[in-house]
Amino acid sequence: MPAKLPAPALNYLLDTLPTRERRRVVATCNNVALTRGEVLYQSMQRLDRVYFPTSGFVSLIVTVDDSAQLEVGLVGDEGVLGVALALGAAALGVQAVVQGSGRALCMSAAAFNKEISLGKSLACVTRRYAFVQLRQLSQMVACTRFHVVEARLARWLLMTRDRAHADTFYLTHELLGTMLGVRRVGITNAAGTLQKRNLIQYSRGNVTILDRRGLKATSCSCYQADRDAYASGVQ
Amino acid sequence: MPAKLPAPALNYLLDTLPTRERRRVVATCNNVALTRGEVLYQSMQRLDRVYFPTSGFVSLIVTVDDSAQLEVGLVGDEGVLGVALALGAAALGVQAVVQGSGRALCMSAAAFNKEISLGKSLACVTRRYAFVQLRQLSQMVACTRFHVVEARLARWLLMTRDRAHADTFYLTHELLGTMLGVRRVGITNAAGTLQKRNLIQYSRGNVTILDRRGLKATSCSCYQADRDAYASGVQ
DNA sequence: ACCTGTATGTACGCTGGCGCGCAGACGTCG
DNA sequence: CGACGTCTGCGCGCCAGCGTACATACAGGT
Repeated sequence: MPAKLPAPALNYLLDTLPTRERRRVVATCNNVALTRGEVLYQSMQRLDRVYFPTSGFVSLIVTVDDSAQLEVGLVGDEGVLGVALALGAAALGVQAVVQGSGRALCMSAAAFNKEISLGKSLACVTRRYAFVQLRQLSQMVACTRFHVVEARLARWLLMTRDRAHADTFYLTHELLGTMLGVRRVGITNAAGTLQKRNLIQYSRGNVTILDRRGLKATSCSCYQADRDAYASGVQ
Repeated sequence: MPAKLPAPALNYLLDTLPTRERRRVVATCNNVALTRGEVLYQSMQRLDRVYFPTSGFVSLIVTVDDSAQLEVGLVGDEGVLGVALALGAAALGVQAVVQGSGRALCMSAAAFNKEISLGKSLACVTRRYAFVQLRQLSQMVACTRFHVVEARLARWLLMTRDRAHADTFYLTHELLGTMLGVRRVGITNAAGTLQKRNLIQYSRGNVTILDRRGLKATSCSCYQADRDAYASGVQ
């Protein structure tokens, strides 16, 4: 996710592959639609396919005690869904839900495994991305523990902006509450503050980021830490 | 971490390797001491070696805002320190601190990379373990967010017991506070409650688990979830 | 124009954990 | 034996976020 480059042609990870390999990989993919609300994987489902989003963004959500939910990862065209396969695991352990509609290149697990077993760039890139997720998760644990809702919300909006490649996207307070693991009211208050400060503007689920810099100043350091982790992990 | 097997001969991950490969790997290792308080890796340090603990246990700790600390992983003879290398990353991103003295088989990064590049069992096992850590981290995010200190403490004591292979170990409230990211007083209160209920007994840092079952009932479901993740990830 | 569903705003008491400060209890070592 | 350092216990006011409930506002369909 370099600072000011245009959106990658398809998917940032695929873009880093050598041309020949990228062609070969893309040829085995189906270009599919990702529709907001769609569940790509259930928590314990066997992974039968891998997604390289080219637009839109997908939340990874854990459920504990059969009710409490919380987002533990956000994947867009900078990442891939299904890294578990590249690590030799069969199931993901978390639910993947489309939060912002878009499209993805979808590859069957069989094709992916075959390609991975060649040990070429795709295997390498995917594993490096898996490690980025490890670092981001470590950060997330601390963030969730120590940072207040307002800062976490600001961070989340910035992360989403980066993946949506737009300053406006659809997200209700209710959904944001689930993402951050807080009550809807907690979001309403925090978002209200951000709006009063002219950092964002929203109405019935349509959020617009007005002042990216100001929002970043309000967010916790974890936003930058995440970007750094990505930058250092995926060249 | 099977329920009632004796401690593995050396390290559980190494034990799963085919004999020939295990011999070869072990031959390249140094048997080193892990001393409580020792820092195995600094957060951004380049990984120059990998540890397979054979006893003792090591905490992975993140620091945010230059002060707040929190444990995001606990590794004993069921795991390995330095999985990042198997994913193609150079630095860990978290600090590794020995919490319980013991020993480990230590391998140079060069030897480890060479062995990994052969693509044999070690590569496979290490990557599967990396995925287990991914799952455990996801769980940790939710646990840290939703569960009260008492349950998290109970969970932590059980996790430590499994790695120490003993019901008694040394851990002050202060240290436990850092592990769980709470004040020392928070631990004192929670531990006091557990002691009153005859689940544990402690004095000046020496903690003894008296009633493992009772403790498990008090702990959150995350303890079992972690074990399940390990069991399903490392055969 | 009305009705219904969804989205947002506000209020109120509660609780878990915080920051701080201090007091006792135990060990160790000079 | 005494002094000091470490570990544990407790009290106080404070605050972020919780659970719940209710009120408003806007959008789209009939």
